[in-house]
Amino acid sequence: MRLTPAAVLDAAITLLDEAGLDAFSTRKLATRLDVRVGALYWHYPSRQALLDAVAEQIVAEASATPIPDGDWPQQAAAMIHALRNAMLAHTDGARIIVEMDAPGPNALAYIERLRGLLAGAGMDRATAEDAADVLTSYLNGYTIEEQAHKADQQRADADRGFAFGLNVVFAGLRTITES
Amino acid sequence: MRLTPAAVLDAAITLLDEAGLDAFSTRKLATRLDVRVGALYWHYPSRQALLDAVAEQIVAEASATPIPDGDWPQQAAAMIHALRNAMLAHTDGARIIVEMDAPGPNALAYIERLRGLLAGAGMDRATAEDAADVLTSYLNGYTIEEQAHKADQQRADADRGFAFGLNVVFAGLRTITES
DNA sequence: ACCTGAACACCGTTCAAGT
DNA sequence: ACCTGAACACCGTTCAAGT
Repeated sequence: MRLTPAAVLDAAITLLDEAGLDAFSTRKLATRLDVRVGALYWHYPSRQALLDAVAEQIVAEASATPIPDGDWPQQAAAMIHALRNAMLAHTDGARIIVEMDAPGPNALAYIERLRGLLAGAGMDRATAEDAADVLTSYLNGYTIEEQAHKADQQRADADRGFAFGLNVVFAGLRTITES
Repeated sequence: MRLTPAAVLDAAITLLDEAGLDAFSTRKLATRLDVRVGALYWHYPSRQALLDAVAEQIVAEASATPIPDGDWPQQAAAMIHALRNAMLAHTDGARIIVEMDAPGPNALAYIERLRGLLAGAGMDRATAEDAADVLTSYLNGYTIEEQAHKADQQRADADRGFAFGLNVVFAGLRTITES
């Protein structure tokens, strides 16, 4: 079978899910695809470009989750939870997102949508950008930590702790929009 | 000169600051110390153990910053800013902290102190732990992102954005203690 | 006790040459 | 256009042997 960028990406995600980011290598990936390492470089310019494509895929999964009707904190929370779930669906998903080199169209659309939601709540453009950063920074920081020490705690505990913190952040953001 | 754990650690921090985490290798470190690679393994069991020691050192720098008198949000903010400054003082400092394998005594003392501060604000033990997680998750997420895309924005912009978010988190935490 | 020498089992990336 | 073969310049870690 002929190699395609999509086939390489699919195999990369499978390998990543099984082995984790640190054990992910272009050589292991080539072996799985029954191809020599160099062949990968025809389809992707580097290991990091491949990982960036994986990050885009993860954001795509998050963006596929519909955002229900509701007020802006509910909708923003739904967006954050959707991205969190997509990250958790993949080994080291949070690190793959954060260590992304250049954000692709999916990542840009996601962040723009989140900013738009916050601007709709009455924040000016600059404040909406800062507020979106608070939400994604908290999401990334919490989830990287969680995935780094996976065996330590149950998923339910982590979900509760994350939801607590997200509520704290929204409570803080409300004090801004209500002033 | 005889090699000591402290000398290895010092050289590791210097190399890390100059080259960054991804370019940090035990072999480059050995070359700098004018020693064969294997010699390092007499003093540290692995590359990661060495990085953990660096993380401990960074936390030590943070803990050396005195916490001024004030109410609990001021004191907690001082602790967070101290750790942030220590991270920013080293290339990829945030990643080194977050990718730490096992927290050492400095890291444990730092987190315990932060939790104590929050418990002193009237939170029960479990809530204080969750609240400390919100603060450190936000700090880690924001600072990893900032250090990953260093050239993109000025330090002053990043500081302002970080302070904005930290205020948001504290505003959220206050709504809890005041209920 | 501490370090060297040398190996083992890997890496990412490049590129002429083949098809 | 796409892939192989083969190399280049690296990695982390181990361990017998030296001092």
